[in-house]
Amino acid sequence: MLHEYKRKRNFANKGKKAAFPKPFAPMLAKLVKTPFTKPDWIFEPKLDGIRALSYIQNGKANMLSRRGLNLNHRYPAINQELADMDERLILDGEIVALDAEGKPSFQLLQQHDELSATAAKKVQIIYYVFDILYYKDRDLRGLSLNDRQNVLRHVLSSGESVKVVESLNCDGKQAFQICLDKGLEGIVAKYAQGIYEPGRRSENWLKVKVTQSAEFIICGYNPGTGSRKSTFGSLLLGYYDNSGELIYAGNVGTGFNAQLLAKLKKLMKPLERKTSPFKEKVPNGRLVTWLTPELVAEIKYAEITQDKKLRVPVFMRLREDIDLHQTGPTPVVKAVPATVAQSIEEPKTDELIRTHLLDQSENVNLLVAGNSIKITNLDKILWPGNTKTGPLTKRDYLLYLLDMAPILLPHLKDRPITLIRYPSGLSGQRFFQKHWNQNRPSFVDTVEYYSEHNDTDEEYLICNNLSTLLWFGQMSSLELHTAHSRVNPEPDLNHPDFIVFDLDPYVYSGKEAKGAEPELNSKGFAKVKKVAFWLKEVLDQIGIKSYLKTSGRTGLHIYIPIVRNVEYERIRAVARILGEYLVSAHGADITVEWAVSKRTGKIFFDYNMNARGKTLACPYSPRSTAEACVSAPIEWSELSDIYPDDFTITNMFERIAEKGDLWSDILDNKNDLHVLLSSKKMNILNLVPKKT
DNA sequence: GAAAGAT
DNA sequence: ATCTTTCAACGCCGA
DNA sequence: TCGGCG
Ligand SMILES: [Mn+2]
Ligand SMILES: [Mn+2]
Repeated sequence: MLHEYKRKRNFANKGKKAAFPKPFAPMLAKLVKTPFTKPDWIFEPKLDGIRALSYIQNGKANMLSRRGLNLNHRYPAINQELADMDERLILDGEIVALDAEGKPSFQLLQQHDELSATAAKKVQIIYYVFDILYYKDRDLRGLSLNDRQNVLRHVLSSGESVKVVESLNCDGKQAFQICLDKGLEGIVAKYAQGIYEPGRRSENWLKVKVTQSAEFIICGYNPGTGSRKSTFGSLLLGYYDNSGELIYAGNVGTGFNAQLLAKLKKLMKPLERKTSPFKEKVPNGRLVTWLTPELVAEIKYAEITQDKKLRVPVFMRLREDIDLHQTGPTPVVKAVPATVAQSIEEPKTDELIRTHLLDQSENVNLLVAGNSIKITNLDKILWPGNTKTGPLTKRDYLLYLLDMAPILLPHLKDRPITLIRYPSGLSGQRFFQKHWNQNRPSFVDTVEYYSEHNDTDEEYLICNNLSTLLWFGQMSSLELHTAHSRVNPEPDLNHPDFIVFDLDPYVYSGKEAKGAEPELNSKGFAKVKKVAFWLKEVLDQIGIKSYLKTSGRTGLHIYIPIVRNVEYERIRAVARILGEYLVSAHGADITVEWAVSKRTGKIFFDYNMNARGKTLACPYSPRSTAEACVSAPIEWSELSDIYPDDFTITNMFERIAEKGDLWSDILDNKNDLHVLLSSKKMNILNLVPKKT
């Protein structure tokens, strides 16, 4: 709908008085990797359709695509509405088809183009206008975007098929998050003071895409098999580089439905030829049916590989509005403009993540520190919980991780990690995971070291940031087990930060299936408390400060922080001597026996976890118990009064809010084992009877 | 749960 | 597009 | 060296 623009003083006479311009190319946006926030920038949703400039005068409208294709007849309703404005105008916008949910869908737009006039009426096609470049007798291209948008909003209001794009009224990161959630292609950031630069890919317009896509030329196809035997298996893609040479960009074999396969086959038939259009030799070119390079397709892809091929390409659609020489991968601007570096606030991004996790949708894309993390099945039940908590879902778990991250991450930092994954929840299959040899998200740190097991170097996962932590949560890693040594700082992974004691009750409840591990029971836990106090007694005598936590399952973990000047083997030997000493004093209640059958009724004093590559549930890790108990740091003075299921993912955060992290200073209170071993204080251990 | 393969 | 399949640790103990 | 073990 058109309005008379009355506030002449400010804007209407601001543009340059000029004759109605000849058609020009639209201003284009450069691609950047990460969303940003910066004053003086405006953020709009990136709409996925056909870009169109509309030239309106004398009661007629001319809609032209990027390539200059006339779109008037394809979109008659829009054309009519523009013509009815009966004003001299040039508008810039995107023609979009909306699906049932009101989401732009280029697939729908494409289908619409092929439908009969009557059938086409059922699809909602909208022209979203985001810029005005000429009004009455003025050329507005020299005005700032701010001024142009002021004119646009006064002149146009949204009608039936022509609507004005609303800027996203928030910062760039929020805008990007909103687009992720709504399934939009991305955002366009526009500098408010920038002029309109026809035909230029300007720094003043920056697009941030969820995934990248670009146009490529179909240059041949490989034969298909099975259901694809009658059409084709994959398409060979190419593009023209700056010197005009046709470059091979790899093959695309997914993204087609039966209808599209048939249509492409038909379109390709008349273009078939004997010779390759490429100058370069294409690998496995024997079976290829070559084509004269004429068909342009939009291809979505993850990235461009070193050898300039598309990685994970997916066919999106044919693009007849793109010129053959406008093809090829979209160059990515290395960084956002320098001024953006002074970006103001990094405000409450945690709060933003929280709101998205609390959103009722089952799947979301979280934006965490500039990383997009795909989260699925938020309502999947991971732990059955109890009558008080109800079932605990992935949503609950991710919220726990988000809340606990400031406390949890320092305990994970630089430590190789073992994930215990339960993709189908606690009752499903379980497996351990230390590596991720597929394509790893860029935010995940790893360390490479020699694995005796595989007799080669392997890459091990490390959790050094919130993105990684939430990614682990997404993958239903119900337990997080960390190594006792760190990658950083010096010296290395062979020198642990702790001597660890893993106390496991082998006191059976009687309800276990035969051969099963003992379940949590009060007798067993009472006994493990007793043993822990005996151990503390010895450590106190030597003058060693120790840290205590529940394992979260049935036992207790006791850690002695040490200066990193002793290797695992020595540590293990010391731990063993302590264990054997305790057995000599309390043989009825403590055992170091390896055979399970010999442990019955006793506490297994497991010194053997002191080894590189061995991991234990980290502080605050949930465990595979019905109620999602967590490994909870406790004060020695609390031990008499607690039980493992006092601490779960539903209440740990409250406890932290009250007591803080009882283990936060564990790395600041180290014992020097060298000094201790040479002091008389260790004499107590000489009481250990020598084994024969 | 993710990626690759089959139809 | 949808379904199916495969894969996802490791070091020490003691016989 | 290999199955048991956590
Ligand atoms: Mn244990
Ligand atoms: Mn154990």
